[in-house]
Amino acid sequence: MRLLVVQPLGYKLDADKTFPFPKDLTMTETLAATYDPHQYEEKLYDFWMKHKLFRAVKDPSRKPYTILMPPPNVTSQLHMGHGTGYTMQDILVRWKRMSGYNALWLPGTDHAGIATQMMVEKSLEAEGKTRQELGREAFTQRLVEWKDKYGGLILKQFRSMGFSCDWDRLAYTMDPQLSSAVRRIFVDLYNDGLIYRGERLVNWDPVLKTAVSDDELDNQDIQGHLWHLVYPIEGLEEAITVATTRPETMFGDTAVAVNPDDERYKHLIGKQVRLPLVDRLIPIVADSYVKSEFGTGAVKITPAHDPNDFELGKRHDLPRINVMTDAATMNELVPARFRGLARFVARKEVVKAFKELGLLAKEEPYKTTVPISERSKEIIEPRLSKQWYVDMRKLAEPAIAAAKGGQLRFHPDLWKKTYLHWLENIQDWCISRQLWWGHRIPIWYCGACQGTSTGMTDPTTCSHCGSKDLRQDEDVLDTWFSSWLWPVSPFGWPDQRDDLDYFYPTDVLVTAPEIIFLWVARMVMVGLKTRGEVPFRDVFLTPTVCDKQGRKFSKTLGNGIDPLQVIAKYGTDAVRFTAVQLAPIGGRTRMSPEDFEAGGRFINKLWNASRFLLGYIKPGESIVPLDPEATGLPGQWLLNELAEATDRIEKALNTYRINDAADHVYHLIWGSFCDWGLESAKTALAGSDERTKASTISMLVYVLDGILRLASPIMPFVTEEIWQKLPRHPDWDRPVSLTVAEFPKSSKLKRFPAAAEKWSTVQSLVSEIRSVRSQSGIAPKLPLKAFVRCSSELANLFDGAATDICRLASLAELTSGPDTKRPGQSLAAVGRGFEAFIPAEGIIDIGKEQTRLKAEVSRVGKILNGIEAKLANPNFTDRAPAEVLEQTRAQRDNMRFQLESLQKNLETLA
RNA sequence: GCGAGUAUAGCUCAGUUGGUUAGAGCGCUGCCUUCACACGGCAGAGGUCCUCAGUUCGAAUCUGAGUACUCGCACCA
Repeated sequence: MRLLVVQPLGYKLDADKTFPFPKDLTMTETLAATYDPHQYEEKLYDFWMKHKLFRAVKDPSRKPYTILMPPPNVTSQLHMGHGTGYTMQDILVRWKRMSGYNALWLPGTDHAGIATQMMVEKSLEAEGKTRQELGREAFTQRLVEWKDKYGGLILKQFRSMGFSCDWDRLAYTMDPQLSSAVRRIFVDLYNDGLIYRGERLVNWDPVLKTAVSDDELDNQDIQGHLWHLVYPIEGLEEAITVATTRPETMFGDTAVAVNPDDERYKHLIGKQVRLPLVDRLIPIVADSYVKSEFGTGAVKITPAHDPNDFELGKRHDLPRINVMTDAATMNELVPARFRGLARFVARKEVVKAFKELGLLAKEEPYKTTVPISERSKEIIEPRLSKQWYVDMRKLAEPAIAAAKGGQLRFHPDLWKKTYLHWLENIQDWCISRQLWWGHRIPIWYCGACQGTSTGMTDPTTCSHCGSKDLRQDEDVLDTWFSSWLWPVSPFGWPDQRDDLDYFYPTDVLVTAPEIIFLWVARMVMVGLKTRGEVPFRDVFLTPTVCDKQGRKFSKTLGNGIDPLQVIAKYGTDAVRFTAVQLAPIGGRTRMSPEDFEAGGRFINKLWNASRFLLGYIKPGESIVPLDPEATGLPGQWLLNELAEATDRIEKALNTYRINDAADHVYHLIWGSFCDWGLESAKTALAGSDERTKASTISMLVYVLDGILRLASPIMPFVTEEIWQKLPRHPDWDRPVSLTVAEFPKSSKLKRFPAAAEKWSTVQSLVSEIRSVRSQSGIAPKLPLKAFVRCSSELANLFDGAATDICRLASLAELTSGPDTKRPGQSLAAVGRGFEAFIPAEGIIDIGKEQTRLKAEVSRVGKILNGIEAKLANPNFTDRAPAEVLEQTRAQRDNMRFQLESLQKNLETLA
């Protein structure tokens, strides 16, 4: 038999002989009883890499499919949160690659300014050194060494996750090419007048001694106090009491404010207060910002230490007095007694001092919220300083329009609101950081005219006055100022356009919702600014992965799951499969390490099913062309299952419902292929009819091939290992690897609805018989006879499948027909359109069987009553659609049939 | 304070535009180990679909109110 067959899947499948495995992929000839993932995974990954299967180069004849990998921090380590999100991306990329796209998953890492610098500073601290002692150059050198040593560990972890990114394109935000992109966008925005330097209050991290943005803060509720401080009024025997949570800032007070309509204080407006401890006169001003009902209705105003006071101070032209150092200790502007104290120590001392002076009116507990620096976990101190800002309004406008106009879509859609809300209320972006790790701000200050210069090359003379007295800004740019270029910079922007023109815009961005502001929105802005087009059409937000208590994975809690640990235990495919199967479409999911065991068992199941099937094909042996007719009802049913599962999986992937896709793969393999497909096939495989046997093997190989293709994006290793062993033809244009083989298309698959329907009736007969046997406590293998009463049509079906039914239900003999009589003392199994009787005289407990039947009668009776009541209701029969009505009637008939049969059976037992 | 989300079996989650007897996996119970896999097979038990009210012939699904949890944003003298 040497037929060449074109399969309905659209790809070719056959074997005259076993195809020799690729020479560089040493395959074991037989499959071991238990799948040991570690034996194969590394070898398979090397094999893929060697054949450059993940490489994507510009090819105008093919459609690109591009996903940008969210660049992890170069020094970070993988946890299952990443694991899930990145696996989803890999599944999409692998699926599109198999579907004929030029698929690119672009990998890269981020230098993560603050995070990395903090780590290196900590390691210096352990040596008793500071970065200032070391100096900028030596410190930066340490950072580079640190990055070389610890950086990239996460990329190795990506490899063990099986991620199919194009490693030749690995990008790093500090690469010269990407750095020049940073310079370019800075210069362009500067020339557009969108970058400016301003003095205002910033979120100051006193540990890292840098400004941080609003988006890098966490809020923490703490139990604090509200202190009522008495400020004497100059020239009057009166005083005014202010309430504050931060007494230590009183040294910087430059006014007291009250509401203009507050009758209590109206007469004091314009008077002056003598500030205790510092003996300075400050005015009492009126401002509607002050709420009369809060505290005492009078507020101390400290423009240099509070954002609201800063704004109020601007309105009243108040001086700003900064009373703290960059480490948040009290500076030289405060009285000697307090100088050098840490702010919270100073707070206690100030309260003490007021008490001593008899000027503390009240101290009450008060719940308040303090901003915490995400990185150092230190409480932020608002600090007056000069920083560089990007004017975001103009950049935000097109980004808003893109989401509203549908060029940019969110999955799930609810995140669009979050995105729009932020953009519509956007604040200017503080982009300077007082760090040494990052892209240094390309600004030069002129010593002569104080002007600022910038440019793509370092200026040697001032662009305003021509002076050579130039000094570069000491600060670096916010990390996100390089990450927001991710859609363009790794493709060569601004110097090269080839790849950019081909791959831009990308297809989908898959990332965590918490960086919608920090990253996603900004990429959209930069994409629109540089290319006039959104950088990606779809944004898919991954679920937040939590532990079983519902707490987010975090380093400090140590509750994260390390993917490498679960991989070591269950294998990569198991981890990938479980991770995406457990991940819901929106929101959050709870995971524990034990959850991955189920994945491991699933992988093993697939392995063993394949091992069983391949045991019927000797190496070098041929298989016959697929002939659905010859495989009978079970074969056509299975082929139909494959087609329907393919359809479901296709739909799930198209709508980013990756968890559903995983679920459908699971049920196809376990439920359809193993539990019914292989079990039914055993009849043919054990039979003596060589033709049927050969057809069955061919059908099973065909289905398994389809299964492996469908499952490959989710579990690439085990599927590849098995697929390489399937019989194929050496002369065919056949890809070297499953990862580049064609993904099944449901539109190309043949369906067998009539055969499938028939076979599922057989299945329900088998299930019913098993069920009554089991419930009656009859030994599972006791070969009993069965008599089935049904229409002659069904009898034909059952007769034809008698061998299968007997095998699957452990029967010795099956008789069926419309005139079948019920033997006395028999078990009854009732299904849709049939009654099966199993004579069981002497082996059943009559009483037990009666109880069982009574319970069944009662259960079915209740259902029937419900249906009949429904059908008796004219409102229902008049208004329900014909289809529903028909369905309900059919259901009633079926229930009536079952009830009658059960009752009769009960009678004969008695 | 504003906004959003979630609430279905012991646990983790499905449940498509309202319409069969509300499902799956894990866990649990019973039976079954020559014949791919005990990481297995077969059969079961288990649900006031958060509460109340409403719309409808019909509600897990739609509406309103409430409760609980989660997440944003703002305020915080």
